[in-house]
Amino acid sequence: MDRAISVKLSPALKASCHTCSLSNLCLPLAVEENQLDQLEDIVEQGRIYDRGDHLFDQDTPFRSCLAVRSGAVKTSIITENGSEQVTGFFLPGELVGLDSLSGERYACTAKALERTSVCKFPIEKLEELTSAMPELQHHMYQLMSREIQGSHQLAMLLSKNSAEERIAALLLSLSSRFQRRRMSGTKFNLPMARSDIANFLGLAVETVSRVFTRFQNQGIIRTQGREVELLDIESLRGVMPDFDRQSPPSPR
Amino acid sequence: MDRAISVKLSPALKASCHTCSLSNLCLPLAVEENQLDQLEDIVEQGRIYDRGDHLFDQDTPFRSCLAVRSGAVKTSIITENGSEQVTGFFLPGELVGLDSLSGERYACTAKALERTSVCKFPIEKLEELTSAMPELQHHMYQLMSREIQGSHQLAMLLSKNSAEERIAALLLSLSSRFQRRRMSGTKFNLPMARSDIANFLGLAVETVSRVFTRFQNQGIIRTQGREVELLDIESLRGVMPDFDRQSPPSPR
DNA sequence: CGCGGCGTTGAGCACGGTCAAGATGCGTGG
DNA sequence: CCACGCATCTTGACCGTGCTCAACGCCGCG
Repeated sequence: MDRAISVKLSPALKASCHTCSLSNLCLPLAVEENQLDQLEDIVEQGRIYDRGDHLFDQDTPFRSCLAVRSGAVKTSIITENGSEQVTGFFLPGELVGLDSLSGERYACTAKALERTSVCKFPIEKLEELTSAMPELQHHMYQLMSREIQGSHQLAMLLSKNSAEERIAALLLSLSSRFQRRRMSGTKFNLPMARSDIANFLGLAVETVSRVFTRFQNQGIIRTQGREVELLDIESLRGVMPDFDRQSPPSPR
Repeated sequence: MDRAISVKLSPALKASCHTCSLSNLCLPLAVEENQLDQLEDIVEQGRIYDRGDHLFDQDTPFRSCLAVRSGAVKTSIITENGSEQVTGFFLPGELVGLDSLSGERYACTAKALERTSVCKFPIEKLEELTSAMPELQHHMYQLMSREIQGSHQLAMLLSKNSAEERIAALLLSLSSRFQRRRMSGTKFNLPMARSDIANFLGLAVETVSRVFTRFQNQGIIRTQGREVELLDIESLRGVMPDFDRQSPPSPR
């Protein structure tokens, strides 16, 4: 089923970490050049997802962690009563699914926010490989640990900071993550809808909207739909009393 | 320095997982009987901490993960401007420090809420061992993944639920965790102060107090200082629209 | 052209934070 | 033993941020 779409897009199913431009962000980061083949051996090239497609669904059997190659992904958990909580946004090079390693089934649903391609790391093979390669195991621990930290930071944001501060923090986080990907850190397109931002930050959509226009009136940012330009990053930092000045190369 | 206090308490510095009553909750859970020696070999018996003592401090060199043997621990992160965010409470058998695996330094401060004893797992040795024992590695992935999930649940609680719902959720979580430890799930002592609860749940102390008395007036719980009795667990669940009916054997 | 998704703006209200004071409990020392 | 002081917890009164509800603008698409 994976091949259905990707036939003409990727004649070879095997991924090539060697030539991948994300190798300094993704798992290969932890692997020596001469061992990269072993990693490539277990990677499966995923298909292309259109905006709105599900990469996987909560409570379905957990098979693989996914690395975003291009595009953007949001993850969310859905409760019995149907309410949704967005738990993260993922950009190219970031690993999705680390929260599902504890069970047989995915702990969340992952949805493509725009046209997105991924690499798949089947979990059994990945565990085998990390057993054999201590550096890779170490890296996995690091990634998961950072995810915990990020989640704690989010909890702090939600419990301690105002609407303005939360949004400033998100903009700064996106900014630095885009920058690390050699894209502009001051002008970019938000991959997610206002409602996703609101949900993620524990706010109402209307509040997000209001804060955006307030920032715009203050000359801190300029927005036009999903296009954002950060005009005054220092002010934005000023809005956020405590935000890791240089957050580590972390996912979320 | 470890020995200073524990001399007469633990003549042997080496821990004995074989006889530990927590072996079905703690790391030994994942280890075959005949391999338990290898785990014991790397465990260090920690000292006894009094209420208020720090087990470790944020930004100090990261050495070990700690398993709580007895007592209770809270972890919190402190920002530059001095504000604190409690990130978790840990009961016997739970592993503290998983959020620090990504760096050279502890990502949070761990403080004993009451008289507490711990086992220490030096991180280098632990990583070596998990490389050699796939089941243990798997278990570590599980623990970390559950910590991520728990943190997401917390984020959801903070962003979507009212004060009453948050407190109900905490009480239910403590209840089930005490129960799993063969203690009463309906009558127990809160190891933490109201201010810790408030901080953890993103509320003001006054609000926590008010909700406690409101619950008491409704006959749902009975409290007297830190002593709590859950009189009507079903109502408590009713307060919480969506709370994992049976949450997995998870930390925090 | 009309419809639906998405974003913005406005008006009113409520939950929970803040400030302030009092109650309770506990450890320390006289 | 009580007296004192400090920390913790409770209760009350007030107020502000952000949620709710409602309407409207905008844009893409059938």
